[in-house]
Amino acid sequence: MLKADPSATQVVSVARALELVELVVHGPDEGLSLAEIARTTNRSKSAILATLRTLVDFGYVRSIEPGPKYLPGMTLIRFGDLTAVKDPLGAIARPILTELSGESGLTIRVARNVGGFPVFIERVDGPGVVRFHTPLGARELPHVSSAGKAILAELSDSEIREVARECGLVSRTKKSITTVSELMAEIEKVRHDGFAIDDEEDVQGIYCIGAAIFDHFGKCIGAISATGVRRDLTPAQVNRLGKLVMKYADQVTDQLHGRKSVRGGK
Amino acid sequence: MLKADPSATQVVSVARALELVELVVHGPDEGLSLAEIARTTNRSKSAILATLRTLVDFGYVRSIEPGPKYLPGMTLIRFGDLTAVKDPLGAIARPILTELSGESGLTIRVARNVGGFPVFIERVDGPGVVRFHTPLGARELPHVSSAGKAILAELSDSEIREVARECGLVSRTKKSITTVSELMAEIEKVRHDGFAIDDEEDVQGIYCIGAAIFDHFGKCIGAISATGVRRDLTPAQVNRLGKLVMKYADQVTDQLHGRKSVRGGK
DNA sequence: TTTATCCATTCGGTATTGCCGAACACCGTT
DNA sequence: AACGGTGTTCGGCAATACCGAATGGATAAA
Repeated sequence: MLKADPSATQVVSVARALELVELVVHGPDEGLSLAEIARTTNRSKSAILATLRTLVDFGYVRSIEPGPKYLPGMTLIRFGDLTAVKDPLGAIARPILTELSGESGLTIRVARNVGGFPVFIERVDGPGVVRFHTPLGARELPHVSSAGKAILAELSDSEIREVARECGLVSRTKKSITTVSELMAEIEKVRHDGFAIDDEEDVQGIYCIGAAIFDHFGKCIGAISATGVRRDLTPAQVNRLGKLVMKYADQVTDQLHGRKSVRGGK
Repeated sequence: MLKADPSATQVVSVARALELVELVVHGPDEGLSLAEIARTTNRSKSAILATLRTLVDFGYVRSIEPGPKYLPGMTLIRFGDLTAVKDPLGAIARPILTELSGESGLTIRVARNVGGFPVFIERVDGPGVVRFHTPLGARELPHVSSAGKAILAELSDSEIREVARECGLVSRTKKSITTVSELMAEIEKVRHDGFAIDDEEDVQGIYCIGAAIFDHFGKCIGAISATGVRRDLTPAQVNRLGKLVMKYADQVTDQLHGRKSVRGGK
């Protein structure tokens, strides 16, 4: 299945430039100076300066005087937004996420199924004061996220084992699932309930509830998930919220002219 | 003020790579093929392939089989989100935008003041069914947007003329302001009211209402704007909405420990 | 004041490397 | 079977990205 060596970067200078972007994006809020960047990358200041100038030209990086210090640029916001808007799943899901967020008061996200891993592409924050990091665009761990479990539940058991092997079932909190047998039991529960739960398995104090989304082939193309703080949650609400999230996930599936899969269960 | 020639790109191969990203981002939803990209850029397929491989490695572009076709990648979403989240203005504004969106039912955005031009960095969609393009990260026209007018109103008259000269006061609809004298009269009204209106001046059928945000120096660092469809708007609502948007803008200013400027009016 | 140390920036020279074009394999259609 | 259209590989040349030294400025220490 794997075609060629995946990490065979071809254009070295472009790769180095993109590493700079990564550095700046993850850098401190005040920005990075040229010397700092040159030092951490072990490259000459002149080379870094030339690359930064190009990145600034294209808006990937912006420089602020005096200093100058370098910060992430507006083009990143622009292209990120364009990418999310162009995605048909995101376009369909957005108003539905807004509605679910309003009804539940929680932060709602929609993830795309990328090889069994959830990648969140869109988010609608709830009206609450509490905020937490719910990043977009990153490949999340499938076994400690509700969206991940919802997606896994639609795979065959052998595929689940493959994904589990790939991510290593690393532990994130005391409650994280770390063995295949535990995972299989959990998935069986998800298949029965129709929705998945992450009960502080990724981040302490945070829970998520997720449900799968399907295309017109009945293939699971992603999931919706709702995120909240654990202390606000009573056991009675779990089932209510689960049904609610499932209802809205089904709405997305409908809008995509999709249909829920009759699970093969190979 | 302008330091050096702005469009002096330094690293050609990086620039070419970023042009590729731009091409893919603005490309069709089904994606672009290698041959198509090579044709439209007048470059060899081999060079394009090498660059695309690098971009795919870093997630700026993703390739889907069969074809393969090339589409915008998840890293764009990830970095765009990170950039917006890191921005202190965006971080402060987000929950307030959510609240205002809930109270008004409109789409709310917050823009940063970039040299007199508004650049929107964050958006919260309203619960309505109607959707429209409210892009993020792009430098918008100041004279046909409410956020732009709200920002302009905090500049000196000579600075406004400078910005007007820079953007050329291009017309977008029949109602667009196209002369400096019209603009000055409009700005004077904004200064009196405390909020700005875009009444179908940018897009037919769409109106916006905006109000400025200040830092602790009293400098205008951006603006909030609410967007809706014109037909839903009664004249009585304009004033009510204006006051509402202004109230929430002031909340953002407060959270930033800012204070409204005593306008110099040079 | 002088000295020192950091910084960003400019500029040539060198060798790294990105690019082209030809050739290939692989479909579909004609 | 021959064609036009893909995506892909590879070798060789020239473009060019890189480094390092040198400059000027800014700030801090002596």
